[in-house]
This record gives sequence, structure tokens and C-alpha cells, in this order.
Amino acid sequence: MPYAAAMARHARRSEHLATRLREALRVRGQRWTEQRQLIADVLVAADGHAKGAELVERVRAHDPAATPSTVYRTLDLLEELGLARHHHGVDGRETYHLEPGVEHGHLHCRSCGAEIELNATVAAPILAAVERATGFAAELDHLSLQGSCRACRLPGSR
Amino acid sequence: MPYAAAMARHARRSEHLATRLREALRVRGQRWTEQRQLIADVLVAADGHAKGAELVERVRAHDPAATPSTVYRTLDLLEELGLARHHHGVDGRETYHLEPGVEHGHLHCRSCGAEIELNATVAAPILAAVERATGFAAELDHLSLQGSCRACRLPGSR
DNA sequence: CACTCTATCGCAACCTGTTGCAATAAGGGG
DNA sequence: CCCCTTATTGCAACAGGTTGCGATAGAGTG
Repeated sequence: MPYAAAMARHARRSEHLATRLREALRVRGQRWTEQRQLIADVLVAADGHAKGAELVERVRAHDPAATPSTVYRTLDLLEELGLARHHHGVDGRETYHLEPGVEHGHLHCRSCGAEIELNATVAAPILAAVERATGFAAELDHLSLQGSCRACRLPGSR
Repeated sequence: MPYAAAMARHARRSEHLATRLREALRVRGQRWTEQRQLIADVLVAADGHAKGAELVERVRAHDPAATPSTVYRTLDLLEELGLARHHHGVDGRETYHLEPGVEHGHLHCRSCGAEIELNATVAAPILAAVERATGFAAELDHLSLQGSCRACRLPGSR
């Protein structure tokens, strides 16, 4: 029963994040609020990626009083606390994801528009090449490339 | 006299671009207008990079009648014609540069904020690693990384 | 529980870009 | 040189985010 399992894991993640969040806030003398919890939960529920605007919309679905400024400020906060990350998509818009998730890069194909995720194993030789070539220790999460994917360059296509 | 030399090269580039622009537009049945020329010239004058908003401002300094929509539409057009390119900076805002310039990637250091350019030679092994790892033919112009530069990771710092 | 300090919230205005639409004007044809 | 087609422009409204500010409300203290 993969669904029930997924639900259970989801509940655990949410609980875990709630604890982490309260703790991190208390340590920094910042305040725990229902809204912050809600926003964090929405991010958990998004499980993976979500555009900034989508998160705003979903948060407002649960709490219509929430404003975009609050949502974005909270997302920034979650990022400062190391619980979330964001990067900019090809169109320059923000995409957020939970930090404890698997770090990954993105490849965007200009011909077919596909977004391909790049996990740490696959990316390792790339980051190593960056280091060798430049001395720069790059972060996988911010590795974002455009080009043509293998499928679009194969003779068989078209 | 490096200054005079630079001016001369600049004038040549501008002239060259004017010709290319008129020609490309005519071929596609599109129209040459003073505004388009002005916008292209401003981009030449920016020589290298310029944020979208900066370009709008500079264009309006020469022609107050120009509106942001026209400027951005023209920049898109220049890009379609292969005369310019844009990518999104760390903050998600647009940066444009002339296409005939040297293709290059960007490295952004999170600690010192430095923007480092990456030329084709240095980047070659990186792109090769991407290809080997993923089969993806990446474009150097869209290679944009964040991380820590060598200086920020050296023991001697601080 | 009441009080205080100040972090957080909602609001309104602003910034960077984008889009639909009606008015304008480029530029090829007669 | 004038006409006609339609590409281009300006305008106004919108979308995604950000920011300053006064009002609200956590949460530690007495």
C-alpha cells in the first residue's frame, strides 16, 4: 500500500519540520506563529518543487488572511534557517523546495522544454570538473543548465 | 592610446550591428525603426552586461517616449535574431549582453559576492563532463553556478 | 494573570517584466 | 508621391515579488 506509506512518511516529515522550526525560531529569539507553520506545511505538502506564486495561492487557500508579503518573508526565513532553498527557473521565477530533500541540479532542454533533474551521483564528475577548472566549489542546488537533451539531438528525431 | 582605440572599436561595432539589424529585419519582413536602432545601440554602449531595468532607463534617457514594453519586446526580438542574449542573475532579474561578444558562463560566490566570468577554454572540460554524465549538450551562455570561490575557501582568509 | 518589548502581520505602494488592444506609421506597390 | 497592409508602438492593466510602516500579538518577566 504505497499510498498509506506515503501518507505516513508525509505526516512524519511534517511533524519533524514543525519541531525543527519551533526549535530554530526559539533559539534565534524569533516567534512561532500559525502562519509560519502553515507555510512550512504547505511546502512539505508540495513535496519537491513549487513556484513561489503557487505556494502563495495554496497558503491562501488555507488561510485567506495571509498576504504574499508574509508568505515570501516566511520562505526567506525558512531559507535562512536552512530548512528550505529556492532557485530561479528558466523564466526567472522562483522555485522553492525543502532542504532535507535530495540536493539536485536542473537541466532544461531548449527544444523539447523538458526539465531534467540531476542527482548528486550523476553531477559529481561535473562539480569535480568545475573545481579543477576554476577552483570554485559549486553548489549542486544552484547548478542550472540549458541546452539540448540527448533525445533532441539524436538523428532519429523528426 | 587605448581610449581612442576603444572608441574606434566601439563605433565599428555599433555600425556593424546597425547593418546586421536592418538586414535581419528586412529578410523577415519586419520593420526597422529608430527605437530599435537606439535600443541596439544602447546595448552596444553597455558593452558587456546590463540589467533589463538599466537598459530601459538608458533608452528613456535618449528617447523619453520609449516605454518599457517596447524596450523589452525589442530585446526579445534582438535575441530571436541572434544578436543578443539574456540570462537571469542570482536575484532572478534579467541581464542582457550582445551575442557577438565572447560566450561565457558565470560563477557567483556566495561569501564574497564576486561574479566571475568563465570563458570557453576554461569551461570546455566542464561542458564535456556534463555531456559525459548526462548526454546533455549544454550552452555555455546559460551556465550559471553558485558556490564559494577559491579565495573564500583558502585558510589565509580572515 | 498583567505588562512590556519587539517580532510579525496586513496594507499599500513600488519594482521588474509581460500582455491585449487600439492608434500609429513603415515601406512595398501602383 | 499616395495608398494600403500590417508590424510596431504606447497605454493601461496585470503578474510575481519586495519593502516601509503602523497596528497586532507572541512570549518572557514580575
